[in-house]
Parts: sequence; C-alpha cells; structure tokens
Amino acid sequence: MNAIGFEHHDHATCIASTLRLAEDNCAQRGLKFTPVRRRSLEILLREHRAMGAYDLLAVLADDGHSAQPPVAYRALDFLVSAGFAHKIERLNAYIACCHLGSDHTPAFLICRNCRAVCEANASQVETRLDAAAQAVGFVIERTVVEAEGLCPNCENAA
Amino acid sequence: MNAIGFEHHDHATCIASTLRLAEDNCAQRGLKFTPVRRRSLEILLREHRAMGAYDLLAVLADDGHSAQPPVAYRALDFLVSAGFAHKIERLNAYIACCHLGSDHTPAFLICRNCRAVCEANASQVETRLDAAAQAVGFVIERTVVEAEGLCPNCENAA
DNA sequence: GACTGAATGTTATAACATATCAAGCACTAA
DNA sequence: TTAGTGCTTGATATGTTATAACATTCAGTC
Repeated sequence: MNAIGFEHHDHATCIASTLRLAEDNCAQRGLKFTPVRRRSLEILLREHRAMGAYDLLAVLADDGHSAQPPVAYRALDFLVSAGFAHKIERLNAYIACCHLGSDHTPAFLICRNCRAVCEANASQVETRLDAAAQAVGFVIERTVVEAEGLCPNCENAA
Repeated sequence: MNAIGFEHHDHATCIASTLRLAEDNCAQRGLKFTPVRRRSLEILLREHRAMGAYDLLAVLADDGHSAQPPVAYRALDFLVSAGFAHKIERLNAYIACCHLGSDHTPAFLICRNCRAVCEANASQVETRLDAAAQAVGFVIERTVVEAEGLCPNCENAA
C-alpha cells in the first residue's frame, strides 16, 4: 500500500511531475488538456485531499475564471474520465490520482476527522467480487472501495 | 453470494418476517421501533431496491405523515444505525438489509440501468483492506464496497 | 405532577449536481 | 476563404440531496 496522503513528501515536485505526466498522456490520447482542466488538476494536487466541486469552484473563481458550477463539474468529469482524478463517493468529493498513468482500481482510506485520503490498490478486491458477480450473472463495470476511519495523525491526537 | 435483488421470491412473507425480526431485535436492544421507523422499513422492503430519501418521503406523505425531509432522514439514520438498512453511496440512496440480524460488511452489486441492488458479503474484502490499513496505521471503522454494472436482466435485454 | 430524555414537527437553508441553450474556437474539407 | 463540424466554454436556471436549529410532544419515572 502506498501511504501518500498520510506522509510528507516533496509536494512541489510531485505536482509538477504529475502535471507533466497528464500533459503527455493527453497528447498521446488526443485529449485536450485545456487551461481550466490543467488548473483544476493542479488545485486538486496542491490540496492533496478530497475537495468538493464547490471548493474547487471557489479556487477557480479566485483565479478570475467564470465560477458557475458547471465549470467545476465539467473539469472534474474530464479529470475523472481521463483517470487523473477519482470521486470519493462517501464524501461527494474529488481527489487527484496518485498513480496516474497506470490502469488501476483504487481503494481509499478516508479519515473521518481531517478528510485526508490515502489511495491504495484494490485489484485483489475487484478480482474477488468479480468472481462472485459472475456467479449471479452480473457484469461489473466499476468498483468503489472506500474505508472510513481515523488516519494515524488523528488517531494519535485523540 | 446471495442473489436477492435479481431473483423472484415470496415477497409478502419476506417483508413480514423481516419486520418481525426487526421488532424483536429492537426489543432486545432497547431501541424504539416507532411507527415512522417501522413504516419506513416496510416501504424499503416493499420496494426492494435503492430508494432516495425523497422517494421514501413521498410515500410517507401519501400515508398522511408529515413530509418534511428530516422525517425521512431521521428514519433512515435509525434504520442504518440499527443495521436494518444500508446506504448506497454511489446512488445517494437507501436499501433494506437482506441479512438482518447478522453482523456483516455488505458489498453491493448495483445495476446502472434499473437500479436493482444485490447485497453480497464483503468480509473477505474487509479483511484484506484491514491488513493493508494497519500497515500505514489507519484504523478502519466502516467499509463501503459497491460494484456498478449491469444486472442479468438488463444485460440480456441489451 | 414535574422532570428527563428521546422522538417528532416545522421552517429554513446548505450542499451537491445537472439541464439547456448560446457563444467561441480549432480543425478541415470544399 | 469560407462554410461546416464537433468539442469546449459561458451563463442562467433549476433539480436533488442533506442538515441546522428550534419548538413541541410523549413515554417513562421519580
């Protein structure tokens, strides 16, 4: 498991390299990495925690962008469908992907206190579920795995 | 895996026996199974699919109950915390529990077409995640596992 | 009867999300 | 060049989900 989200790291580098990765990825796939989309990913990366669409919107508004809800939702939809961000269903919020580029089924550890989110791998989970689903004839297209609890920091503070 | 949700069964009996189970369970635990709560569970059981809080509210209103949102949310909160219902995060909706009485971590198979929901067991998933979480010092309190796709009926119809 | 605590009634509003249509802009094919 | 095509963005309005806050009722009990 990757513990990004709960540990310190070189954030500026992390942001810059991820943005470059996303850029290359878009170029390869013929996707348009427009200013709003790029800026949205940058904001998510900078925060490094789950943000609501309206949180993102507020930051975009500070930038001077048009600040109507569809702007944020469109950008988020793009980032999610391109695999650059994930939606945290439990929080109705969004977070930048830590494993950009690799095809993966994410699992999240969500701190109920500070909203920090750690992205882990859930491929094993998916495999198991898939077998079970096949048994009843269900075709799985997407799997959400989200665990809620206390992160190390909040656990120790309590 | 239990395929309730995708298969036919004796629904009237299913509802009656589950309500009785819930009643007994409340009596044992000193919980108050009030009319609104009972009726809400009955409605969820009758529908046998994920219902939004406002869907429930509409049915309660037809009954002549007061129909303000908090009424539905309170009833749902009770049912969920008592273990009689589950929230489907992906749908922002609620469904009656199929395995009432047994302590369990549910996994759901959600049809994106007809909204039918099948409750399966995710204890294996939880075990795996728990081990991974311990490695980074995260304490899991609750786990959401939801797979979205096509149920047998919709798959065949397509 | 008076106190207590839980449940309910009621109003208002917060938070999350999308439908719709108009306008701009890059690309391209005649 | 210009007209057409398709995607992106701008803007307004509205729909959907959820909770804060405070008043009232009601069962249990001292």
